[in-house]
Amino acid sequence: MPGLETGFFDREVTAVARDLLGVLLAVGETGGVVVETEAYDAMDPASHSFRGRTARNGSMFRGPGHAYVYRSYGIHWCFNVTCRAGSAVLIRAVEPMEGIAPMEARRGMAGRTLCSGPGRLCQALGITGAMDGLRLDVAPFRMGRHRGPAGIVAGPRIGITKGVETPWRFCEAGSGWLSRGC
DNA sequence: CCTGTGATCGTCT
DNA sequence: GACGATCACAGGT
Repeated sequence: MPGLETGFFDREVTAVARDLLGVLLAVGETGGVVVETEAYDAMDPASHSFRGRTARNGSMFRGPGHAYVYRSYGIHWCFNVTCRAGSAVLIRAVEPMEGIAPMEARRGMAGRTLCSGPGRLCQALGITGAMDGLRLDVAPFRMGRHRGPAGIVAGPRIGITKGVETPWRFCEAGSGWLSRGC
C-alpha cells in the first residue's frame, strides 16, 4: 500500500474531503476504507476554527497532514485530518478492512455499525486524544489509496446548528457502511 | 424502520 | 453556566 503523495493534504479542504473517499485509514493493526467525510474551514461558522485558535483546536493550525482529535459530548472521540491552516476533514465512517476481530472486541459489537460514525470508528480503531496533533505519515497511522475514484454523493453535514446549508458532507455512492444515508 | 431521550464533561462565554 | 461535528437503547409503527 503506497502512502499518500506529498502535498495531498495541502489543498482546498473540500477537494481533500472528496479525495479521501476510497483511502485506507489504518491505526496499528486495525483499519478501514474511508466512505464518509465532512469538510470544515476557518470561514465556516460550524467549524471549531471559526473563532480562531484555542486550546482545543490548536492541531487545526499545525499544518497539513496532522491528526486533530477532540472529545465530543464528553464521551466520544472524533478524528479529523488537517489541511491548510484552520481547515480539517472529519472522518465520519470507514468500511472495516484490517483487524476486524480486535475492532469488534473494542466496540463490543459487530456488523454494520462497527465503524459507521465518527465516535464509533475512533473506538474501533483505538483513536484517543493522546493522538491529537500527531503526523499522519508516521506510525501508528497508515494512509494510502485503496480504491477509487469512487462515485461521490454530497449533502449537508450532520449534527451541526450553524452552516447547516453548506453541502460539505461527502459519501461513497452505494456504500453500506455510512453513518446514515446521504 | 423510525423517533425520543439520557449519558457525561471539556471548552468557551 | 450552556452547549455540543455522538451513541445506544427503548418503545412504537
